[in-house]
Amino acid sequence: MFTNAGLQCYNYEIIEKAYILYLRGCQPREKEKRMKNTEKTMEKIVALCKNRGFIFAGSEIYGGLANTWDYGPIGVELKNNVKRAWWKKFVQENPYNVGLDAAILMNPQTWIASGHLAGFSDPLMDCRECHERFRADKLIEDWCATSGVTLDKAIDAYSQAEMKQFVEDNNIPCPTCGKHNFTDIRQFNLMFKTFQGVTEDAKNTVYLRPETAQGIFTNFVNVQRTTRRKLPFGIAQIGRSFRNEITPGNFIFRVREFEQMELEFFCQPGTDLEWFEYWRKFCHEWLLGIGLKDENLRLRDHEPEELSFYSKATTDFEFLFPFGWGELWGVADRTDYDLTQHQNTSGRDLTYFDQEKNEHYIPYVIEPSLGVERSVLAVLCDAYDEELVGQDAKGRDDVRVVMRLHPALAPFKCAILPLSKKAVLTEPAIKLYSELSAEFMCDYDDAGSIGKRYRRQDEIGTPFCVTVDFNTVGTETDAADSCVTVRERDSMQQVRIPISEVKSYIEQRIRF
RNA sequence: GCGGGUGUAGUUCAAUGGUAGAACACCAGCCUUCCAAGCUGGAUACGAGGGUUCGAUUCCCUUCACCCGCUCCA
Repeated sequence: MFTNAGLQCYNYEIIEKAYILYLRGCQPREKEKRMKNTEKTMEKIVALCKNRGFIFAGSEIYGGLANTWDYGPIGVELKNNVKRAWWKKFVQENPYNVGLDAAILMNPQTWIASGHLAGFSDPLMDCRECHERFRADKLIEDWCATSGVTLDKAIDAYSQAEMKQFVEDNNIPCPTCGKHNFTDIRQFNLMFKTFQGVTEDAKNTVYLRPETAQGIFTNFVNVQRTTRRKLPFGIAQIGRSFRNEITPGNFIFRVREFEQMELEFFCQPGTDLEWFEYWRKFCHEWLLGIGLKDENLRLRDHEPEELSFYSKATTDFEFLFPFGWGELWGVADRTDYDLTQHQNTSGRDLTYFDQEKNEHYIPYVIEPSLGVERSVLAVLCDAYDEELVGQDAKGRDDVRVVMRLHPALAPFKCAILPLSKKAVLTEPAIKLYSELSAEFMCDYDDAGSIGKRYRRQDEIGTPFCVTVDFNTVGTETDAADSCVTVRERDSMQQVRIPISEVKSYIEQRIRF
């Protein structure tokens, strides 16, 4: 935007920064006007979700609760369909994997072993001058890197007090404003605490799980023994997790209560990188399979310094949301870290006995972990489409909003629309509705013009509309043809087929 | 949590220190026989709490929610 020749003599960086600052300061409305031509915006998608019953703001009648969202009648269908699609691909059809549903509340020892109690909290300090917030450990590391100082021990080994002391002793300046005036370090634990039993004392503190993975690790031996699985095999789970994120946001992208679809895949050490590749490809296939466009997906390998301390390799699948690229899926090589930790903490033997090699060892783990809400959001964003159909008599744009959802994910597979409200049409229409809804989710709508009803169904992504008209039932002059018109969402094409064939016609077209 | 911004029907926008209007959407009726039609009627809003005032949606304070940043993550 700063390619104008007349501006060449200026420092573009400064100009661009100024413009960004200017945009930041803009009111949402003003900003929206500026971005008027953008087809897809979060505002539009959030509004449609609210309007049509996909997703509502949580606890709305009490003024809301930050970043909680409730799934409405069609939102829950979509969400269930996404989960079902994952389960089908990862459990039902996959020869290696089995399912599990572990409890949300776990013995607190679990979180000591996993490192969540100690490591899942960040030592944060604020600059009193410019109000920026920093992680104390990162602040020290960055300062050491630039000033050439080496620490006498790893930064992780520093206590909070030591870190604070180090910052004070070395008069480390704020990276943003250059001044030195920090608050004390405050610990933010990202786990939700609650109490098991009716009294609130420290002895019965339990935590809402911050990830589903640990329920899989603690059941590794149970599942292996009861299913008589040999390596490699995987345990899949869909369940809720809770994290007290400091900054949630972007609609349902980052929330404090969320669902994960996780697979822990156990394999022989040394074969882990092979399997890592395998699951990376597998996950990619699945994302394309549910209809996400490849151009909106990218894979990003973590740099060595970005990797978690337990991980050998991590790849993120990112999706291009209207607000930018965001992580959808993390595929991580967790090595034998988790099982080793649990073995050490619990004192139980968590090794696997390999008959061929005649030896015991702790398997390596590949973990593809996907957020349900994020997948749903990606599906919604990807499917949202606006078509300029024409203009009305007053010259205003006529925009057709279509959710181009994969038919298998669509909340309703079909809508039954009698052409008129007359009983002669509504009676057979209701009969058809009850027949079809025995097989899949159907909607029924007899209010308004047929075109309007098509538009309503387009907005919620219904792939097929079935219209019952006067030819179906016959008139005084024409005999009944016992056929209905099936209108397809994406092509807007219509076919006339016998009522008796509607069910199989639709069933064939709503599979993956 | 910190800094900045914003709160009026479902949505987009008005007006006002003294009964808050419109458009689209929604519901009902009439009319309509395949892609937002038309006519008639209807329901629905000043985020919440407190203060100033004879009287507050409007001014002040608090709170809640949302948006944009910072830190974190699936």
